[in-house]
Amino acid sequence: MKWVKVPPIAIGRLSEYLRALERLEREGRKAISSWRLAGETGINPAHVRRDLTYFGQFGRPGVGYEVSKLREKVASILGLGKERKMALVGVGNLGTALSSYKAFKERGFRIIALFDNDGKKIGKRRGNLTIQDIKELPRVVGRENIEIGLITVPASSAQEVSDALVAAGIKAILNLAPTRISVPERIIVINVDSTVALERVSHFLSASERKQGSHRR
Amino acid sequence: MKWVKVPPIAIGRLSEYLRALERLEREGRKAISSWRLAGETGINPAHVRRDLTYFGQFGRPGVGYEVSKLREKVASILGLGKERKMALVGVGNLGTALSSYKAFKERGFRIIALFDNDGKKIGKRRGNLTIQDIKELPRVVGRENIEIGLITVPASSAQEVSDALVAAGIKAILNLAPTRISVPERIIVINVDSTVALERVSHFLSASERKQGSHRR
DNA sequence: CACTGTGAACCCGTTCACAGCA
DNA sequence: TGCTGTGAACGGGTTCACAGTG
Repeated sequence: MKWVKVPPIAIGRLSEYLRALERLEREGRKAISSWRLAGETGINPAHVRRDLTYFGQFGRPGVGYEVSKLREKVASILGLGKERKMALVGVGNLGTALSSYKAFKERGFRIIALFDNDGKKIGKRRGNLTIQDIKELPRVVGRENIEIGLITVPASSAQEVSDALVAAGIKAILNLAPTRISVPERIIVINVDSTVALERVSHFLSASERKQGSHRR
Repeated sequence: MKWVKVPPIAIGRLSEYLRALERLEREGRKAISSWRLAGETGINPAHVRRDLTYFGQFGRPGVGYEVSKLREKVASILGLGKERKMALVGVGNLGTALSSYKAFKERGFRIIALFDNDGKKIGKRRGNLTIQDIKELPRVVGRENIEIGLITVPASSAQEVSDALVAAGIKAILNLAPTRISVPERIIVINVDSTVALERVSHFLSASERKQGSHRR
């Protein structure tokens, strides 16, 4: 395998391939061409091939890719081979929603601890977990070897929570608060920001209003 | 103003500038340089200036940008001048979370109708809204002039819901289901996919494991 | 023959560096 | 002088086009 740099955006596309491959496998398909996989995902065929070759050579000229083998390969590139333990901080509506999110469990992402700083919530249960005092975070993260922190607190306390997670020894953060956080270089942070997303929607809406519906595009 | 094409990613950065500007304004700051705004947002100063000039010339050489004027400008580019009506489909945990999401209200995004197809939920209330049968969607969207649809149903029914929203005359969709949807060209779709985000985290985690913590990055 | 893997061209977003202005 | 606005260089991601292969 040659060493070429992988464009970070390619990782997101792998997730799309994975979903398509899972669907195809369920439908009983054995082999698939880059061409067809492109059709499934709306990504250009050359792009599909390029993305896959960043990580090795999985296809056979004249045949295509073996669905189940490729699915496994992609899953492994995405690090889905092993379970990951996660801690969720901020058990509001969003936190509660995520704590029971099926799509996470199916992928091996397990939320094993819930934290909040609201005395009224501490001790209450969500599913089969008990909400703990945020002060317990260092202890629990250490004891349970939790790797990923989910931030679902308001923007105003996101940085503080992030600092606590980092201090507790977490390796990666999925930040769902509508603000950016700063962390040391070694920490992996991915932001999921529905407010920014909605502002994007809003911009394109008003841009299309500005041209008065004259064009189609 | 000259006509240069705006890179779509720039829109997301405008949201970041807006937040920084709101904060600065609260702190009573009057003027700000691209340099300092860059510091606030972690974006390169030349980048900040470039992004802003896509939409006009807002700064004064030797002085910088007037905070409150620029904030207004950016908000207007993001189409935040007027209220937007939204309908939410899928009142599970995530839907419930979003239906009371402060960050949306503050920006003028108003969820004014909730829909579900679960007979047990229909008629129940969330905040001051009553959950309606999804069959009512065309009527309500038409009557209330709803522009944006929020999809918070499971992946398996996202496409169906999307089709219904489009048929009802919605203009844009914020899709929070963990799957892509296909829509006619004229419809604006933005995806917020925490599963893909988590897989990204997972990938970078296992990539950093592979190099055994030998480098610091 | 059908399809992969990839060099090379292309395109677009980013950043530099500086002319020009208050 | 201090900063913006922008031409131009750069760099990285995308796509083309085809040589190579089972």
